[in-house]
Amino acid sequence: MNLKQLSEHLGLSQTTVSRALNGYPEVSESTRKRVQLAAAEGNYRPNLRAMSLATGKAMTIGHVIPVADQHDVVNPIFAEFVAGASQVYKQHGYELTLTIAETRNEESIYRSIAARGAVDGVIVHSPKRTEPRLALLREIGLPFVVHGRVSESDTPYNWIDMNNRRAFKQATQLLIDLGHTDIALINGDESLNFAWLRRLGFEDAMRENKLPIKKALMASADLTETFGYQTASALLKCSDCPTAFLASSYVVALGIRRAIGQAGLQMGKDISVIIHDDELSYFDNDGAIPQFTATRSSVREAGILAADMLLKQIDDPTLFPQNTLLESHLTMGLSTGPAKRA
Amino acid sequence: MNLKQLSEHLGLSQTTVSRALNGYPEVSESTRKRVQLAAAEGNYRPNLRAMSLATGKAMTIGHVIPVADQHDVVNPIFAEFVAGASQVYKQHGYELTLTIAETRNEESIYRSIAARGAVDGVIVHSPKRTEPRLALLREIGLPFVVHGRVSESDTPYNWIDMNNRRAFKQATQLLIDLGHTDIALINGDESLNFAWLRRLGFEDAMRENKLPIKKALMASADLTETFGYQTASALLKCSDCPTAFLASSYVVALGIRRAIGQAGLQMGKDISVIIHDDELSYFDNDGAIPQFTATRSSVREAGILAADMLLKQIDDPTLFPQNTLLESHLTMGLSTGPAKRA
DNA sequence: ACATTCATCCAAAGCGCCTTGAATAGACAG
DNA sequence: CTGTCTATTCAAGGCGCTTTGGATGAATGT
Repeated sequence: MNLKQLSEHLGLSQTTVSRALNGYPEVSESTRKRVQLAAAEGNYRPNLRAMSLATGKAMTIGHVIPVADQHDVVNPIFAEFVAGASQVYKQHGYELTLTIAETRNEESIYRSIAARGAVDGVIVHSPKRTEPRLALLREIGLPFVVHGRVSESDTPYNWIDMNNRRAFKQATQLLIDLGHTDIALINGDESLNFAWLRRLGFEDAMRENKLPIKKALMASADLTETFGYQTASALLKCSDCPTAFLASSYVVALGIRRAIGQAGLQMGKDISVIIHDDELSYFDNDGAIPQFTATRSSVREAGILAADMLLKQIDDPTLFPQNTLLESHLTMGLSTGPAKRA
Repeated sequence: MNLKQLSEHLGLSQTTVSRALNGYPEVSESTRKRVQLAAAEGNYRPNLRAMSLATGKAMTIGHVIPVADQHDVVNPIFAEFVAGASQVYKQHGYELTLTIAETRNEESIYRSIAARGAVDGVIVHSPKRTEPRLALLREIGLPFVVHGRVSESDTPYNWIDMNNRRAFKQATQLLIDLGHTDIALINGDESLNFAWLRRLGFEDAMRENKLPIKKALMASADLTETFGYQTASALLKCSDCPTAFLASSYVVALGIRRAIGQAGLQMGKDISVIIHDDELSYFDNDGAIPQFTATRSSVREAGILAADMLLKQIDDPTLFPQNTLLESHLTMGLSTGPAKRA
C-alpha cells in the first residue's frame, strides 16, 4: 500500500492524503479522520526512502564505532549506550544505523556516509585526546554529538561526557583517606580521552596529597578481564606492592579480583579496589552493599541525553553547541577498607 | 555533488555516467575511466535514498533486538555478533540498522520496518521456543535469518545456530566422567530456545548416566553476574550441595566464581565449573590454560555467517532456506577437577 | 449582484537515481 | 554508394513522497 493506492482508494489526491496524515491544517477534520482510518486499515506507512528523498532528511542517525582493526575488542559500553539512544530515536521516528569503522578508513567512511545522504547526524564514539574527526565533520557539515570530550579543541561542539577527572580524583582521595599510598591505576587506552582524564584525576589527588606518582603502578590498555588479571598479578608480586587498585571498568576489575584471590589475599581487606561502573545491565553492581566501591554513571542515560541533544541540533542547526557534563556518584561497596600498614 | 552535476561537468548524460560507474558494458573503456576519475575527484557517492527508491532495494539489513522492556538487560553477545555481521555488510555495500523492539510491540515494529521499505532483510535475534515472528515475517515477505533455531517449526527457514544441546551434553558428560553427580545448571531464560536446548543437552547426559535430574539444581534467568552469584551462593549452602556448575555464559560464571570464593571453596578443586564461552573479545578466556573449562563458539563468527547467508538469500529469493549448525569446542581450563566425595 | 475571503482540495514539479527505448555515428559488407 | 551492424550515447519516464502554486466553491461583506 503506497500513497497513490491509498489516495485512489479514498478518491482523494495524493496531496490531500499526505497533508492529512502529516497534520497540515489545509485539510478538513472530517477528511483527515477518514484518511487516518483508511491508512490504519491498509497498514499504510510512508516509504522512508521516498520520504527522505523528497524532504532531504534521512530520518536516520549514524553511530560510528571506531576499532583498530576488524578483530578488535568491541567495547561493551556501546551496546548499552545505543540501547539508550535508540529509545529516543524511536520516539521521534528516526532510525539508527551502525557503522564499525577501522581507524585507518575513518575519514573515507565519514565522507561516504555524508555523501550518500544516509544520515542526518552522527554520534562520535570513543574520542581520542586529539580528534581529527571534529574538523572533518565540521568540514563535511554533518551535525554530530561526541560521547566524551576532546581535550584539545578550541571550537565549541556538542558533547556529553562524564566528569572522568573529578570521578577519579574523588576515588583516589577516598583511597588516600583510607590510608593507602601505593595505589595502582589500571586504566583504559590513554590515547582515548576518557582514560587520559581519569589519569589526570588520579594524579591530581596524588599530587594534592603530596604522594609520589609511580609510573610502575600505572597501566593502560584495552579494558579486558585478562588485562586486569595480568597487570594485577604482576603488581602483587613486586617488592613494594600497591595496597589499592583503581580500575577503569567493571570488566577489568574482575580480572583484578581474580588476581587478588589467587595471591591469597582478600579484596576489601588486604587490597582495596575502586572501579568506575558504567552501570551495564548485566553487571548490576547492586544489592544491599555493592561488591565494588565505585564511581557510578549510567552510560545508558548518557545515550539518551546524547540522542536528544543530536536531534535538537538537527532540528535547529543554528543552535549553539550544547554540552552536558554528568557527575558520577561515589558509592561504597565491599571492595574497600583501611590500608594495612606493611 | 550529485549525478546531474557530475554528468554536466563531464559533458555526458546521466545515463552514461550512471552506467559507467555501475560497470555496464555499454560504455567505452575510455569514457568509463574518465568518469571514474571525475567521480573520485569530486568525491561523488550516489545518494543512497535515491538509489534505493529507483532500484527498490534498500541496501540495508535490519537487526531487531528483542527486549522485555526498555530497562531490560542488553545481551552482551549482540554487540559481538553485530561486529561480525557488519564486516560482511560493508563488503557488499549494505548498511546496518538497529532496532530495539519491546516484545509487546514486536509485530507492529516488524510490519513497520517492512512497510517503510527500510530494509531488504532482517536478522532475528534471540528466538524463543515458539516463534510467532517466523510466520509474521513469511507473511510480510521479508527475507530473514534467525540467529538460533526454533524448536517447533515445520516450515524450513534460514538459521544459523550453535549446537547447544550437544555442547551441554558434552560438558555434562565431562563433569560426570570427573565423578560429579550433583551438577547445577545455571541457565539463561528457558523460554529462549538456546537455553531450552542447553537444558535438554544437560538432561540427556544425566539420563544416559542414570543420574537424577533435580529441579532444585536448575535455575534459569537473564544471564547477569548477580544471578550467577545469588544462585550459586544459595546452592552452596544447601544440605546436599552440587559439586559442579554448568554456566550458560561467562558473565554468569563470574558470579558463580564469586560465590565459590566467598564460601571459602576453591574453583577447580572443591567445585568444578564449565561455561559456555561465546568468545567475547573483552573476556578472552585464553592463555596457556584458560581459567574456565568451556564449550567455545565464536559468536562473532556466527554473525559473519548469518550476514552472508542473508545476503545470499536476498540476492536469490528462490534459494531454498539454508541452515548452519556450528559445533562448539570443548577446551579444558582450570575450573574443573575430579569430584571430591562428600 | 458582485467582489473578496476562506476553507478545501488538486495537478504537477521535483528530490537523485536507474533503466527502457531510441538515436547517432562509425564500421563493415555488398 | 547504400544498407546493415555494432558500439556509444542520450532523452525521458518512473520509483513514492512532499510541496508549490493554483483551482474550486461556499461563505462573507458591501
